[in-house]
Amino acid sequence: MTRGPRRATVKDVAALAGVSPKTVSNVVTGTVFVRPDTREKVLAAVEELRFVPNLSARSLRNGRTGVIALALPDLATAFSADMLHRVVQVAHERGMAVLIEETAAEPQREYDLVSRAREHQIDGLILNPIRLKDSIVVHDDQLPPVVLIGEVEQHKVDRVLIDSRQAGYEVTAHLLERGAKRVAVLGGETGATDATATSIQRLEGHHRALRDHGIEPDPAIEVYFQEWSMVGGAAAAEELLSRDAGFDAIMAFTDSIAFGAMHVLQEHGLSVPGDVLVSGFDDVEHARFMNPSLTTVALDRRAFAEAAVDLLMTRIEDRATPPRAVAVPHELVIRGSTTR
Amino acid sequence: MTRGPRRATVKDVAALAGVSPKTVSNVVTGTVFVRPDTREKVLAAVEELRFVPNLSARSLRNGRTGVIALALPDLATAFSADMLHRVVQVAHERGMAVLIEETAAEPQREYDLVSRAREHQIDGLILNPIRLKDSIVVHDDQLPPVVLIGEVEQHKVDRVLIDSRQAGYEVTAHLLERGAKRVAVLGGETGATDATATSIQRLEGHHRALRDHGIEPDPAIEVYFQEWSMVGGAAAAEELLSRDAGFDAIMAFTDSIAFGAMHVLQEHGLSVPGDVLVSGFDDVEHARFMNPSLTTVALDRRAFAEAAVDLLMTRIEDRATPPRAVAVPHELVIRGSTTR
DNA sequence: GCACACTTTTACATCGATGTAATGAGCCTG
DNA sequence: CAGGCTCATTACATCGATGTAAAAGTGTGC
Repeated sequence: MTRGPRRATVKDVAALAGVSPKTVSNVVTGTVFVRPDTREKVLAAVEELRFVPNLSARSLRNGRTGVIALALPDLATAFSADMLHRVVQVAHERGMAVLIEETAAEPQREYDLVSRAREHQIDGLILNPIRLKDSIVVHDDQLPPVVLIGEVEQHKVDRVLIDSRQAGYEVTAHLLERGAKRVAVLGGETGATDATATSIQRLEGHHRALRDHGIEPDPAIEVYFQEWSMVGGAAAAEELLSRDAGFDAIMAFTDSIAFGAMHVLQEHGLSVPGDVLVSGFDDVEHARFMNPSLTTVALDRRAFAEAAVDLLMTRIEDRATPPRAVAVPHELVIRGSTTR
Repeated sequence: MTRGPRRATVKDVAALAGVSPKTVSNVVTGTVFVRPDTREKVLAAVEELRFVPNLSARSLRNGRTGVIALALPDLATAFSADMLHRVVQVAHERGMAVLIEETAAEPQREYDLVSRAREHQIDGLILNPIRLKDSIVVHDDQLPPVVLIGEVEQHKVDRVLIDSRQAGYEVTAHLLERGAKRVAVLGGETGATDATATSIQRLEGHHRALRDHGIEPDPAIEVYFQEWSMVGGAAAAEELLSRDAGFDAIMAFTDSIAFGAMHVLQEHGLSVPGDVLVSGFDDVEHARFMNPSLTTVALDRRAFAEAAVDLLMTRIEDRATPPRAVAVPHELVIRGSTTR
């Protein structure tokens, strides 16, 4: 292995500037006042040697790495991509770097991350769980600073969420108001044993809205499945069509699912919104550009990312405060897929 | 600031197992043979104390962090998201963690990353540059291990690319074969002064194909712009329409651009592929699910990511070998947007 | 001109893991 | 059973930055 030239260290800078290593450190970190002329000398030496402090050494000393991890189920989905984009921006503004983890391939990984986050030498973790429940016994005193995003049945840790029941209610009410009589659901099913919290809550809101409009939920037009992607949505739509149970609207639990479903509907010669109304969740950028554009539930992503990062940073500062939950407001965005 | 309980260190494990710290280290890293019974004792102690080695300390000692950075222009685009997804997977398989950077907001950041990567304490950097040219004088001996992805006019560093001239040629030839007479270009323009290498190469291929078919390129139907996203593509399509120069096909330089353009065309009452043929580049997942589905240039993303990570890892091992360029094969995928 | 208070800088130890070189244990041979 | 030879294990120093406590320097007031 060939290495580049040896990096300059505080010692080298100190020697060149004619001061002690600690003074260099004081100048660089700025935590201690240094007389202006000394400071100048040091900065000149730093410049000349192109000195950059060694973060490993620094974090070994002070126990912080300045790195947070973001763990998402599937990085390739539009929702994840957008979330990532925001979180990275906010984190950088707060002087933190972001390390990426992907969990969908191995659900076990979520547990590993929470229970063994320390291995990765990160200050904290933002996790969008799909499997994580209260049932995981994580020794409280060993829990790394964690913020969960998305609806979660977990009350030991900080979390950022939207009111999924309410959102599910609003979407369904909207579809019914636009004339739908039989609203199919892609992503949630009555009695699905391994359903995620998100799925359960959206379905609850959906059911409540149906009943408020005098309609009894019909499990025959509810399809639960794990893979909330376009491919998954397409498969679920095929499944729904094959059940031949009749429906005039589809409430998809993510935009990606909706895209997959719309594609299948159109392949089968069904028109959206002519024959079937379709709605999504998340308001990813594509929703606006689809044909027809997709009615969906939007949330303030920037606010969401800020809440997540800020919760995490305060948690890193103080591991003792009780867990908090921040709800980010959502909004139904009505577009072409439910407008005829 | 409240901290959790102190982490166990090699020392603690050593004390519990009744051996020296170095032996614990030997067991954990597995680099030195340890007698089976000793090994057992140590592993038991590791288990009991839930010992996890401190990576900061380890990397301080051996100069490696096991972290590579991936810097992309805009994390929210489908192409970036997919690239990220693959790179993270491959990197994990190789035992590396991935740190994320986003560069579009501040082009200056690309230079910072290349010239000051050391600050971030990463072993290497995979960069998808938009601005980086040969002109940047980076002192060779200070260059961190870098792999550039995408077409780049940079010959001092490793890179992974596709043959963009050839791909541009193939797409144009396809559009012409499908009956197009006036192929508009979104993403490249003759004489654009700040054009990226990608843009220039795709445009060159396009021009060559036109001339091979006896058509002279017309700058009036070439639109160059910086933001290669759906929003950018939509704006470019509006610009193209407003020029009123006549066109019966659009060759977009990314799928996102194509999506934005298709949306605008359809808003203006133009049918794809009826009135206008449309093609993209990248074959992001949405291309398959659009209506109509999008003809585009696919590349083996997995192979692309593997090439990038592997180039980087060998570069980290040996900084002396001359720069290499790996070309990943591409393939024209013909779909609904050019099939009438 | 000197003592005292205060500011700036320094020497040293430390964070945790691991490479190096030396020590000790175990085995074989004569 | 002593001497030599492996092989496993250990003590110690080191990676680079920084907290601590002590030393050096500066300035003020009498």
